[in-house]
Amino acid sequence: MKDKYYITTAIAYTSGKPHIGNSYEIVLADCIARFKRKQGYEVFFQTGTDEHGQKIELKAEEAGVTPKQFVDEVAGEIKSICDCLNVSYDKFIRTTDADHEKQVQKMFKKFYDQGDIYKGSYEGMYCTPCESFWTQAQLVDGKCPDCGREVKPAKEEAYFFKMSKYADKLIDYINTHPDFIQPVSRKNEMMNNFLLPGLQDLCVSRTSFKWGIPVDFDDKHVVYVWLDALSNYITGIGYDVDGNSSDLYKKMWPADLHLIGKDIVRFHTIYWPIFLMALGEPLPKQVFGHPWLLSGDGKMSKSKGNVIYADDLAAFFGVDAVRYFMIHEMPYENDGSISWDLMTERVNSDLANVLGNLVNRTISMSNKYFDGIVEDKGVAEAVDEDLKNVAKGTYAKVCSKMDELKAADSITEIFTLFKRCNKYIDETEPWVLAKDDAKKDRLATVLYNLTESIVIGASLLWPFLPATAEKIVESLGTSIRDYSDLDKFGLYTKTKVTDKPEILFARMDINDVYAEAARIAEIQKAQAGVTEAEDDENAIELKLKDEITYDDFAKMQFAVGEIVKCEEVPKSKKLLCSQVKIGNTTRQIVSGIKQYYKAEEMVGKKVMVLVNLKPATLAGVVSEGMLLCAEDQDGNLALMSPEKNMPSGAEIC
RNA sequence: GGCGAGAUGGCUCAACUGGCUAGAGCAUCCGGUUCAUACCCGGAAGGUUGAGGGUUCAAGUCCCCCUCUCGCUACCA
Repeated sequence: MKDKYYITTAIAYTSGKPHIGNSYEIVLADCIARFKRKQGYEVFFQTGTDEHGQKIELKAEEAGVTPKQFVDEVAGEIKSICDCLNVSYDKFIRTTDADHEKQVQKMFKKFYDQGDIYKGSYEGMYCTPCESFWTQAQLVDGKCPDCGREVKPAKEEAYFFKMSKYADKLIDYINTHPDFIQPVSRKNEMMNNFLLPGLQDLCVSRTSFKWGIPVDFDDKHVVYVWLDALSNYITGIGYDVDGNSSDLYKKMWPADLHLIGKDIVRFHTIYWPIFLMALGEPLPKQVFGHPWLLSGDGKMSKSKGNVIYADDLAAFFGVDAVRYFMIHEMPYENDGSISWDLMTERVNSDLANVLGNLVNRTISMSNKYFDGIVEDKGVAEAVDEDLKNVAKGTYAKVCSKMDELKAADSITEIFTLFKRCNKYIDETEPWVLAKDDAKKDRLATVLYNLTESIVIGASLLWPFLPATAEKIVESLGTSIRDYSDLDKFGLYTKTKVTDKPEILFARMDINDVYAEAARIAEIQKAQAGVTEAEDDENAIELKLKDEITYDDFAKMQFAVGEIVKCEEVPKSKKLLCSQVKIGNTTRQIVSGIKQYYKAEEMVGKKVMVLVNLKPATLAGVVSEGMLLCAEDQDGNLALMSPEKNMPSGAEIC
């Protein structure tokens, strides 16, 4: 009986169209899934969308549609990118699916009933600036263990999951399963930063918005993101809390691989395993936090016009060229980079020159010398042996690389075979053989060996570039070979190849590429212009806090301050310490703005200061107030200055 | 600040527990070839392996220190 293999990707948040960095994961997962299927595994490949949350609720409101209408639209867009990239998922789950929602509610109830989830009812233990709840035991001298400040009553009633209860068990699991977290550097981060210092309880419900799965026994609350989103991996294959799980679930769980981005490793290797422990279900075998594919020329942004979308690239270069690039360029542990130059280089050098030209010249020779009939006449020579050995040995090499999830190395192995084929042509010189009638049979064997090698290579290539692989074998009059036969040579039977070989990958002129990049940049910039005027996916959504009274406001006192001196705070990455003249006094204020302002350029600025804030000590330095800044989505900061020149000490009211 | 990773030819990366003239791809230059998408094949050049010190018969590989980069985390009044 065949082994099963259950692979998942993270589910995409339905707040907007994902760029190429987010499409990498799904393509890598697809390559692995396709490869495993060819190896004979019974594969189940799940992806999907994460559709709840306040952000979506707000966006829908802005768009004047219901949240459901909004996510239907975006989920459709995400699904179409998957389909465009030829992703062979077995299930596309949406967290708004009724069966998912039902099971999440049941999980929540089960956790509550067994005491893993408790209602946050403690007063005076919420640290507002840290946005963290603390238990009595965690407090240090009755204060926030993080910042040492006073903790206050919780503003929002919420349910919490007792993570600490399972922490030891999880630490033990991670230590006894060295392959669980990949790459291993992530394991150290999780251990050192979260598990060993003591795991904090996780907030698993919200009352501040409605667009979520309702807690069925307390309808003020909706289930907060992680419990909802993570459980898709089991609800999608038919898990049932009450023990009536599907056959698919019984067969497929635990997952063999959760493929995720490195930013959410923490949730998949700490919270998710603990939820599973609480359910009494086995833990996934492996979580791989892959690196990012980043734009070569800085951070992608629409206003710069350098956001790269998979479908734009696919429309210009072709789907398989994009898949090839993503897989080839992505290293295992560090971020990879993508640019139009790099993309062009890969297409021309590897796909057009090495692969495309190889197939083309081989088919052309078969047509020219044998009217397209490829047949082994049995005239072997010593020079054939090396080609045959490489062809027969490639499968094993690719297997071992794929087992380590090193898709880039796998595809390189396959191209080593294609390069060997090109060399074989040079070694055997078919055009010379063709001039001598006595060598006709030898020529036939040479072309047979080439064709056979290409069939093997194309079969191996199929998981990565499915459409291209199929085109190749089809043009050779055959089909993708069984993987159990990939270590054999000589299975190709006498066949007629296509009359006219198709150009698999056209060489790209770099100037045409630049023109296309410029065209797309213009479109994006134009869209970004609209974005600012109206509301679009790039618009910042302000999360509204609780309403305050005028009295609340009046408690705060703001004034214009002039920075007379500023220096970096030693031992701190982000802090600048400024001496700020406010009227006839000067006070010291520490601010976390080092990344955006140099100490020298601070001097002389007039800024808005919150003056009656209780002094605090930061990194050992006393701070007596706060410089006010505007902050955008990416964390960029800008100091607030009076729009006309005003004297320092002028009150802002 | 805490923990961790890394710094190798123009570019992207290799080199298991220290061991033969530090490898490969791309780019460059030279040569060969013509079946093919001006392609393919071969060859060459290019590195005092971030700086310095140490251990050893032998170090990119181990130890110390320095510089820089990066990840996670804390802090960001």
